[in-house]
Amino acid sequence: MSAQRRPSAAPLLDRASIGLEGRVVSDDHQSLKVWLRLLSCSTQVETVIRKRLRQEAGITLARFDFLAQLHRHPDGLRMSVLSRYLMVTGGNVTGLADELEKEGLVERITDSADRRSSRVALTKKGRRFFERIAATHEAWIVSLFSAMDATAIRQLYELLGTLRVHLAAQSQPASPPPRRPRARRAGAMT
Amino acid sequence: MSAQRRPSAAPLLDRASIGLEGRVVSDDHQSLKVWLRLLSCSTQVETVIRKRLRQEAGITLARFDFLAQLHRHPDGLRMSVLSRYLMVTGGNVTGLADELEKEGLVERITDSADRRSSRVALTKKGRRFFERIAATHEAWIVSLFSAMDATAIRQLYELLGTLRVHLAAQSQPASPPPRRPRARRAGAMT
DNA sequence: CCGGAACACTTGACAACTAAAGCATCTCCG
DNA sequence: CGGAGATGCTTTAGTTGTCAAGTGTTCCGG
Repeated sequence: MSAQRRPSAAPLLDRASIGLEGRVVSDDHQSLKVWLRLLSCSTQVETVIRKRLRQEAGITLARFDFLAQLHRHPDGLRMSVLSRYLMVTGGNVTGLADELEKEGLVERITDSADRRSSRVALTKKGRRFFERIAATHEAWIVSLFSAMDATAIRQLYELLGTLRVHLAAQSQPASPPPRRPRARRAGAMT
Repeated sequence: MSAQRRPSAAPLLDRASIGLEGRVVSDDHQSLKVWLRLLSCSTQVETVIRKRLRQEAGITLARFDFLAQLHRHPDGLRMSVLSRYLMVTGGNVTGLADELEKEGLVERITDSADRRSSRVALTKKGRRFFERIAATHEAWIVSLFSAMDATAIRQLYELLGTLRVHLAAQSQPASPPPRRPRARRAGAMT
């Protein structure tokens, strides 16, 4: 969670929108406000889903997401890819995988070609378990978004699409070094 | 974080949008997809902001949010209100307050009228500290949302507004018991 | 004015996440 | 080949969060 306004001395883009009109501060803080609202919606949905998953299915959100990703990749996923999909760090994925493996819902399959890596895949038990919950989960989501009609949802979808692409681009490491020239990353798969 | 599709036996609202057209499955999974995208955007922004706050200001996101809320309420806030604003549980707020108090950024002010409760407020040091960071923080947000023009931002803002109201309504405990008739809540301020 | 319910906060146990360091393995260039 | 560097995953420490139970206050009907 995050967020705040308080310009105090709002540094840049104060007049971002003067292309349209002469008004200077009209668009002020709009980005901040939309971010706060975005965050609020996201948090609220997450909280509801987390609570229901726990109560009705006895599973945590993190594990559900983990299983969900594996379910749409029946051949299994490498840990690093999984961590990217789930948008969490590698260490976290390791822990989740350990637990779910212990419970028999997933299995690690070692890759004979590269002994560093392994794929994780759903077991039969894991697949049954997930499928039992997934439909209910979708119904919850549909209900939570029922305030918006199909048009509004599509609009929202498009707007977020624009945003997401831009965000992804911004998070990139400037430019992928054309031919491994230097590279200053030290650590792991984060 | 959450999300998934996998209908498997998608239960309800399959034909939610047939009012418009005869197509049955056209709107299928739209809610789920928009939720995934919403979550993705939110997570990405959060991740970026968290990282920058740590690197450039040496502060965590949770603490920044805590200070931010206090900053726009200079007279201080009660813990319960703060926990609602930050959308976290009371226990969490207690912990954060403890730490920030230890660092001298906030102070607890005991209410002589009601000795159960106390207000938390920024100290002078806390205010200076926060104000030093806030402007930079807003610039980050503006930059992250710079893919969208003023119109798009306003649209997004409105759409999320609709959603948020609906979500808040759904999370309500059905109806506040008219005159304390039973009440089955046990615990604290969660 | 007394006892129970509601309230405000704290505590404790634990889940989930991050960041940074630590293996082991692989790859590639000299 | 041989070794430096990249990769893939694990480990460790610490923060943030939840939930549930616990403590002390206040409120209110009898």
